[in-house]
Amino acid sequence: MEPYKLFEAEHKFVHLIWEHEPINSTELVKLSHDKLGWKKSTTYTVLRKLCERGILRNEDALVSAIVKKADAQQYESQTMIKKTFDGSLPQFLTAFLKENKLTEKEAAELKRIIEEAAE
Amino acid sequence: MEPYKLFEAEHKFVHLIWEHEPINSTELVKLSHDKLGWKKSTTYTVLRKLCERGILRNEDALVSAIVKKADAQQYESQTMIKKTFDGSLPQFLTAFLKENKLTEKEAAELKRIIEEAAE
DNA sequence: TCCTGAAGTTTATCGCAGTAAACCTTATAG
DNA sequence: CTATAAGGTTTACTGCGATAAACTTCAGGA
Repeated sequence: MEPYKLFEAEHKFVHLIWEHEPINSTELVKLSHDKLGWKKSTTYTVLRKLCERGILRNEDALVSAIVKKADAQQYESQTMIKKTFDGSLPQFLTAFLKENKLTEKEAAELKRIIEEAAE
Repeated sequence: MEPYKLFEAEHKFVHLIWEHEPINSTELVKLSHDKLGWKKSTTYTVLRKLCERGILRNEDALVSAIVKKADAQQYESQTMIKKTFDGSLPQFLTAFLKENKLTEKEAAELKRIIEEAAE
């Protein structure tokens, strides 16, 4: 399995952990119950699988992420653009902005981000 | 089911059709066999489901798309950004560009696209 | 009249993601 | 000692997406 590929349930779970890490595993069971409606065993099953894949770690009942949020996001955005937009960022942006107009301020911020990635 | 949501297999299939529409259904069976390795019945099963959901149409053995590519792309990009980036385009761009540097020319094109969406 | 190929449906199998019940082990408060 | 809670694992069911085998219907050529 590709390292960063997350299934839907895993995705929600990992996002939850990024928001709360490091977190005690019993706390995590409570949190998953509240936010995702999961039973204890579900939490531990998903947790273990993600640990086996090197995405999370659980040491002495303290859970944290090995894969950093930014890296996983990078992977996901890249994968999506490849799959849906032929790998073309301009094609993506065009599609996305078609129904999402920008304020001047937002536009300026985006342009700054682009300039920083240029050359 | 949300109208534009496509599963993996459907996704590939619809992309194939966008590239070839309008296309005779028997031709499509051949095409799906060549490009996706599908049997005839698989093609017809997937086709029918997508027709029922109003995404494709099959009239007198002529298959075409009801949902336009640009709209489906827009939906997908939006959904992904909501799910993975909290709905934030800047967050998305930052992540994507972290490992993807741009030439001056590409940067200029992106800025143009952004300016067109501002106003 | 029979055959063939186009066009499509009915019905099923199968693997996997999602979810959890039931069980286990160890530490420790009473 | 012993009941309880923390911190898990083992095992399994279930629904659904992916895929297809087998059947049906009908038009048109030999």
